[in-house]
Amino acid sequence: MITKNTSAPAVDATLRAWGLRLTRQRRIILEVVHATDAHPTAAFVYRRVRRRLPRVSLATVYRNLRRLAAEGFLAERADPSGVRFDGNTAPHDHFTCVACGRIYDVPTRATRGVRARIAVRSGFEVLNHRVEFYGRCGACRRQGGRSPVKGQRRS
Amino acid sequence: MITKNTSAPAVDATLRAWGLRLTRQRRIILEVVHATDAHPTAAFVYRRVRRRLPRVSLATVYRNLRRLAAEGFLAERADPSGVRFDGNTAPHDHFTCVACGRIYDVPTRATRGVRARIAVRSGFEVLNHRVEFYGRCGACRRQGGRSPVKGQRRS
DNA sequence: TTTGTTGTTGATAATGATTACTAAAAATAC
DNA sequence: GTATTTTTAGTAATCATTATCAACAACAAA
Ligand SMILES: [Mn+2]
Ligand SMILES: [Mn+2]
Ligand SMILES: [Zn+2]
Ligand SMILES: [Zn+2]
Repeated sequence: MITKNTSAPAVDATLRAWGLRLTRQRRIILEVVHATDAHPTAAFVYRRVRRRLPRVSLATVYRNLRRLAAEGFLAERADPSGVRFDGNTAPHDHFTCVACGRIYDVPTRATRGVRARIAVRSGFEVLNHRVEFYGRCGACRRQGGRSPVKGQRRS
Repeated sequence: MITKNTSAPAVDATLRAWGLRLTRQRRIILEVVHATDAHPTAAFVYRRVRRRLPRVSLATVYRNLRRLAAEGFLAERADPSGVRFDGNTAPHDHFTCVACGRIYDVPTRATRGVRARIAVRSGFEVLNHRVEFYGRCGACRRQGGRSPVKGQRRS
């Protein structure tokens, strides 16, 4: 599934505003992450970027993913399957299928109010929160009752 | 902060029921995790266990943490700071202080109902869910307005 | 208790993911 | 254009975790 491609000029301007140079590799890395909703790993992004830049270095991919995440152009999340990147920087939750390993976006609407409810207790100042659901996606439920897979390949 | 020490005989019985032998190292590893609420890393557990078993191997600590987690004697969680273990196997959420890195338990009461709300949509069968809060704990708020630390040492 | 079987351990090598390093190349400023 | 500054590619190094395996310890049958 492909999401809308980020408009290059707009991204360029924002990158510049943050003092980031516009290198071919940086732009393509960002485009690759924005062009998928698969919550890709660094290795996945590397494979995709190499289609367009066969000589790109894995280190360059890591370097830029980390930096672009730090600057807010994409999101970085760690879960049991490792570190993944998300071009969708709007607030949303996730559903991970324990059978196929796919990670689906879930509108935050369902969990709105969670933060407010916790904020009042214990003197914690809550700046952010994350909700993760685990279960079986529609496709996997239809395909029969196989039990959850243990070793999920990281794509 | 120390939580109640697991009663050795009871644990012994349960371990046996699961076909796990009662080795000195296995029991002490479990005790160490149950004796702290710091959500320790494997390295932290290793250091603690060595106080009582100076010749224990790091591999033994990993092996048993993973197995004890798989059998349900403790919980394993992955987050941006890495893999951590939790002796508290009751359902509960977590608050991570972005200033000091400490992870606090949060009663699930505050987020009850979250799962039910999501279960109805998209054909997902929700088996489990996790809520993570991020912010500043009471201690860190008092200590002044330093901005969140980036590199948190893993204890 | 002795003995036999089988699971577990300690030591260390291997792996996989990520980061550090650095000379060369590219982007930007003048 | 030339000068200045960043970034890159390639690769070595690091870090967390897992695999391997001979020696050992737990358990149970005798
Ligand atoms: Mn997402
Ligand atoms: Mn906990
Ligand atoms: Zn699925
Ligand atoms: Zn704190």
